[in-house]
Amino acid sequence: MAQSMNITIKHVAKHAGVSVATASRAINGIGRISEETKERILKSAQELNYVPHIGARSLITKRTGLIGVLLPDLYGEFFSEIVRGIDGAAQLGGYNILLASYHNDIKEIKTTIATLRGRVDGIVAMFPFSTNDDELSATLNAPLVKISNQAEGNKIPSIAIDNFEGAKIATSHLINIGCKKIAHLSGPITNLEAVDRLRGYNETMRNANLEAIIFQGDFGENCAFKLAPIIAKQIKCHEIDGVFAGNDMMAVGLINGLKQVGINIPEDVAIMGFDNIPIATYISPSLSSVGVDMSALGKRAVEILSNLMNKNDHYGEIASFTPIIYRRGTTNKN
Amino acid sequence: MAQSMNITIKHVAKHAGVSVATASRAINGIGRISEETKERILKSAQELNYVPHIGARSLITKRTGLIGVLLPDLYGEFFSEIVRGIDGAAQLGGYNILLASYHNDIKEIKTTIATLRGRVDGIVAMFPFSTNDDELSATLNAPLVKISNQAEGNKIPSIAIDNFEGAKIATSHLINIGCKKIAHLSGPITNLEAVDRLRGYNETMRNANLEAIIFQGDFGENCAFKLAPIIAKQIKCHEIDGVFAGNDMMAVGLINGLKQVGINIPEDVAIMGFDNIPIATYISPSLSSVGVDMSALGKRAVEILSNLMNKNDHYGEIASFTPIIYRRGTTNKN
DNA sequence: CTGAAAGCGCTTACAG
DNA sequence: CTGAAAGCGCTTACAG
Repeated sequence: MAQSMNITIKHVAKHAGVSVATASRAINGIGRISEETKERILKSAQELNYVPHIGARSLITKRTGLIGVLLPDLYGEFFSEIVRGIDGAAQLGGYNILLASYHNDIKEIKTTIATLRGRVDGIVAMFPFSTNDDELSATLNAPLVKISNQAEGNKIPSIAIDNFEGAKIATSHLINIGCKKIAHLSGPITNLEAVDRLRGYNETMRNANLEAIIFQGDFGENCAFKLAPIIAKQIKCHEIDGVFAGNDMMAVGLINGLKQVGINIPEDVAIMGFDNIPIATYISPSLSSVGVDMSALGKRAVEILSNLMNKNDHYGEIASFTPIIYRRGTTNKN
Repeated sequence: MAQSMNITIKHVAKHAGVSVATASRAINGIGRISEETKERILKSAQELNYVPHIGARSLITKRTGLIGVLLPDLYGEFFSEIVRGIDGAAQLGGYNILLASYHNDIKEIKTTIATLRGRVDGIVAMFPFSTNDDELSATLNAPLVKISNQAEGNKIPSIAIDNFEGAKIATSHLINIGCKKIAHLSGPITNLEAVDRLRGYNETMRNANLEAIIFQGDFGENCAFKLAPIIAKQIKCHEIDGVFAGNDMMAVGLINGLKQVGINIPEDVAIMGFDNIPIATYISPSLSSVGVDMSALGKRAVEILSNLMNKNDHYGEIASFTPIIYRRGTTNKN
């Protein structure tokens, strides 16, 4: 310890026998400066263990070098993948990441944003529900890229998972392997993603002249587990031969529940999930799912943000990621 | 957009008809100030959408309000749990989190630390290998708490998983359920955690007068999967009736490998993992494991760091977290 | 190629 | 309770 928190550029300049201005030029590698003075200054800086005061610097440069990342929660694989993608891209651009979460509590959003204000050059924020873009823009003082799925009416550059398309892919897959009576276990209706997935399911079923069978879930493993006996009964009556679960967690709960009451998967019923979480490959039978590369999505968000911060004016741009299908045991019917 | 990045405290002061000093006092809620002036100033600030310049502020206060979090990687559940714990505790203390990873590349550590220097008030860093504490202290200019398992010779406050104790718990559990021939699938010998777990296994076996059987692994799922046929052969010859895998990923690979060659778990062999990753509950049979609450660990790290930053001098303190056992299907012998 | 000086936006003794 | 002024550590025109 006993660190040299108080070594300033002045000390370095004096130690190297130059002016502060010259020291600054050497340290930043900017402007004309003779190679030998530069080296002498850099050596002094190192000897004194000089650490630039980022705050003072940002006062002049008007940059913080930080990208804010605002997430609903810091829980689980999903989040860590996004952060990993954001971090990779940010690092390339010379940025560090300021991480903040509003703990799934809409009321916390405002205060959390407040802690970011003035600290960052730009923000990547994820809102899995409808937001008031005008208000957001007014509150924020930095360029913002949303990770959302509010496709229409976006006034803020957004990057979204195409849940509608993903649901169509998932449902179509069940149809393609021969299912005729496909149920959907939907997420909460307040969740935009859940709604889009439901829409994709409905449209695909309608186009195939199949009847929709919908169970209301909440994206939780538990709710699906509890619904399993009811669904099992219909499977036994041949009223259901396939289930598209609105997310993998519910699919997992459903699988465990169905197994308990003697349903064979995929022989009696085929199952598709959504999100492609890691558990999908470990559960038995392994779970077929659709999902996007969240790391790539995070990376793309930073790229759009970079354009924004450099005033390349991508205002209102919407990038969309279509999920990819992963076929596994739960739909392996032949 | 067209944000008011240029509204300063001067504008607020003028708008409210007071001096800059008074405006500052109102905004920070510090010092004597009449309630009505204060309210007028706050209203002006809001009207103008004033955002304090954090850099300028830190120039005076000598604080950044940021805690740096340096991790080996941003990949997976393990990491996200630590971050979640750190975030929760940091938020309570009024801190934000600056996240950085060195991508499992020891060579990157220096440059990553460099990006943190001067930006943060303190750092929580995780190094799953031996570090030179003197050098670390010299390089860094902020209080540091390590998440490590280098129990001895720590000059830096550290918080560690007690891998030795955890391994003893895991091995003892196998003994307690009746296993006599317990093999250990170890992690890489360059990894301190792997070594401690191996030591815990060895000591427990010795104390029980049982012979140690060690397979060298690398903490990867694949290596365990490949070793499965060899281990299976010994299981069939009754030379092995229990396996303590050095981590859950290897346990998972082993389980899958053993199932393929017709070994019944836990009837033919009982299996313990280490880490208690989420997959443990989803694999079939579910995996018994030992693990610590990483979120709690992250929280504790911030608490120690807070003491350090407030000069409460906990220099050299070492906190240790003993893993808890989770009994599941792979050791459910009766 | 180098230096003296202004100024970024803020807080904090110091006076009153 | 309020204000004038100094100063935090840095960068950047402006001169030379």
